[in-house]
Amino acid sequence: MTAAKARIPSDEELAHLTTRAVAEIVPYQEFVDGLRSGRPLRLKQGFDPTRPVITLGWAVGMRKLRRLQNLGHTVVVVIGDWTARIGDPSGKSETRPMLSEEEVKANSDAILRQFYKVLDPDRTEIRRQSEWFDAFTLTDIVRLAARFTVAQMLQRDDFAQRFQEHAAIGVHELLYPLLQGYDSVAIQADVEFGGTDQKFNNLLGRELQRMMGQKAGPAGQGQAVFLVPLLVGLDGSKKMSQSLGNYIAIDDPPHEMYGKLMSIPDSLMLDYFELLTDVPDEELAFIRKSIDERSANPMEHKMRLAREIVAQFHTELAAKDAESEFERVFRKRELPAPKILTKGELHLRGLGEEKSEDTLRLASATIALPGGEYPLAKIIHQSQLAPSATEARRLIEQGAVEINGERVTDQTANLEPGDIIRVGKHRFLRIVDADKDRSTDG
RNA sequence: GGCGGGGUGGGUGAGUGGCUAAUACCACCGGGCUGUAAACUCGGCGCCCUAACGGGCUACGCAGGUUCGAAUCCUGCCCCCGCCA
Repeated sequence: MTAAKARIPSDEELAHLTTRAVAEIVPYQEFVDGLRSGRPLRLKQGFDPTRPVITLGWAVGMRKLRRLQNLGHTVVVVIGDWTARIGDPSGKSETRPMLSEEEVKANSDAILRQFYKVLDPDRTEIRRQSEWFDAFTLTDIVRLAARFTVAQMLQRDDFAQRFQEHAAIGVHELLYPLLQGYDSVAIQADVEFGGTDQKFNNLLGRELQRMMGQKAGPAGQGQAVFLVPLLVGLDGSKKMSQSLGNYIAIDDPPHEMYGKLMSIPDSLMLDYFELLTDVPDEELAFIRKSIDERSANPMEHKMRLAREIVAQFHTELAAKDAESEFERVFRKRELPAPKILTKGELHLRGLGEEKSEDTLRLASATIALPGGEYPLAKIIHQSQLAPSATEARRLIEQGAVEINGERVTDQTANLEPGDIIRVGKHRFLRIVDADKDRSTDG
């Protein structure tokens, strides 16, 4: 924001910046002129600390921001700690819960730790809404609200739709876009980034800046709005989001990230390539063609996609590793290498205590017990490979459980250290010696 | 404030005294087929005990009540939607 100048991008760079993984830029010309002026811009990216997760959906915009940082622009991250406490209407006409201050804090911290996987810390400014909203008075809020009408608010798709369907719209929800808009005023944003679903909110920010006489934005007309396409989630139809559970987190472990990427529908592949990798457009055209003409197995392309993305958020090595593990476990249906079975280390003595970490798709854990005969369902449940013992029992009945590669149908099994239990396709449990293996090799 | 409609399992939505742990569809999980894709197909889908047969517990907004028996009937309360004011 001081003397430093931003580098002016070449025409190719500019084209790439404004077309690849871009849905809409409003107003386009202002933004382009802004980049050409060499003046460092303040790029606002807000985020909602409802959950401590950054999904690949977020990463789309963040990747863009990183490129702009490389030119010398500053990213201002606004943590929506205040609005998270009010509750935010999600896309699906559900209202998000109000969070406690502690939850918000914990989530924000977790998210910030992940930001720098993509962003350049030297050109990032972290701000919290509470910095300005804690000092807000009722008078301030009423004055802010008085600047807009209900009719204006109802232009937002989400509200309009719910209104029409007679679904509930909390009055406090109407405040949300206003507060978000005010954030732009508070940090003097020149450009606000977001998914296409944020268009209304972001434009409102621009308007508010102008109303309040703030000469922000690339042309002094209020912030420009940069919208990236929404990434479709694993289910292949809905927007990737934390609350829908159809997401890949940028800090998912490599093999898990790889596996999830391989499971996306083919129809999403090109979107993911475009939005999340730097594979050049010409190559993407080639890939599209080879799929259309069926001249290549789409799986090959998908493996490349998975590799590219895992390498981006982890390392090349991790990506290669995840790939060979994937081939081994899923294509050849062999057992996973012992090393990946160390996640969520778990020690059970007999069958009393239970304790474990997350257990998602490629979840795996270790259980320590002396060899002998055990009720399998209980083991599976207590190691969190199934949500209940009843379900574990059903899984066994349905032939979803293998021990050392052999399907099991009995409800009890003789377990020895070294045995590997597989539940479904991607849940594994390794038995270790109860008396020896106390290590936490993870 | 008045009148009317409604609250059922993750979602939509049947069910109006026992045959209902509760139809159907979606989502989800698993098997088969495959490229861990999609499509398709078969099965499952409250929890706990049991190797199994089987048994127990909890559940249809909340709290009571009637009944041998209630998601279904009665009473009170809470919430949502519409119309009027």
